[in-house]
Amino acid sequence: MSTFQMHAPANLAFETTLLVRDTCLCLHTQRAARALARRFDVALKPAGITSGQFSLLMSLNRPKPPNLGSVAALLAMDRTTLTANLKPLERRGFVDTAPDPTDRRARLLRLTPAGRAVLAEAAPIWRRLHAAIETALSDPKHLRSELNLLSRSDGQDGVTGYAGNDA
Amino acid sequence: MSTFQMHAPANLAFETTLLVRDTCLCLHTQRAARALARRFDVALKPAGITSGQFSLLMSLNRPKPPNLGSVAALLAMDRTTLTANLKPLERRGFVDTAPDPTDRRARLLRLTPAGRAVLAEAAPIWRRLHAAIETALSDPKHLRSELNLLSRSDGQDGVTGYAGNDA
DNA sequence: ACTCTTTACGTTGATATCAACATAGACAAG
DNA sequence: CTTGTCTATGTTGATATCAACGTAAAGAGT
Repeated sequence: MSTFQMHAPANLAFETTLLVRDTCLCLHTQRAARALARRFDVALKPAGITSGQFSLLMSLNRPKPPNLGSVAALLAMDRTTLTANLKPLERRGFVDTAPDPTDRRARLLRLTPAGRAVLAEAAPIWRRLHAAIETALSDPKHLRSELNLLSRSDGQDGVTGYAGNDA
Repeated sequence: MSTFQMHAPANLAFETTLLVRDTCLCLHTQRAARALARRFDVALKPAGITSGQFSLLMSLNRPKPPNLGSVAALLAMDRTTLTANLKPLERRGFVDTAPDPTDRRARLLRLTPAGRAVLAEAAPIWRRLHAAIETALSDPKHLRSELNLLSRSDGQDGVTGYAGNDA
């Protein structure tokens, strides 16, 4: 079979494959992200939320309710992804949305008391697991700073304003 | 939040929120993974594959066809996720599966010539983008070794039974 | 040969992720 | 006020992700 060959076989040097497998930051980061998400998912199961939901709820725990776009930027996540992620949290009564009175296009996201309660339940779980993970690393701070560089490497940014005090 | 707290059950210290946002490795890794995936997705679009498909096809470019489970382990990915990811690649004729003659449970995954061709087309794109990303980092090698630690940290936790409280 | 356990994989249901497209409000220039 | 542009969000379709459950084959012990 395979008598049909239009041009020279575009065969890839096997060394390239090994190079990609050993060095590709996209692959390595995805892999670590999957493993970490799974690990937090399991740990947070008693609290009834996933790792992603934990991060999202945490990012909404601020004095002033943010709009959807700014949260998406903070999480380096597509806006439409955030819309989808909010649905189960709204359905379960952890998050509450209201149109911004000063801009009717915007949708402000607020934690409900139930949302704060589930966060309070999850926080000690996070604390313990995160401490365990950090002890396995040689330099967590350096790792975080490199990951932050990658998150911002989009060129698309404006994420650095963490919003402790409202502006 | 001091004088009156009527039915607010368990409120979370705001410092905890800031701690999570600033230090959580799960959040930071997810964020970097999303940003990197998007960046590679855009770059690889001319080749017609996504970043995840690139990594998967690369991992199949070996002399001996691996079975599904070993590839899932290599990518730190659930087996069912890999099954799903293979579907579009099989449909487009990039990957070919055959039962293992020595173990009828196993399914061996092979790159087709078309799959190798698309990889050969994508490789230079990867090379350019990856080099650009690495120059923005202070220590890519160290970053990779830390990410590998996180990828392998699967398994023994014992974090589930926690009865403490704080906040 | 016959169970029991483990291993390899699939299917289903829920959620996550993003690009492409669409809608509506804000805003500026004329 | 009208037109055009920008901004914030939503909708749809495709893919990605995993847990829970189910099937089939391999292997161990009797």
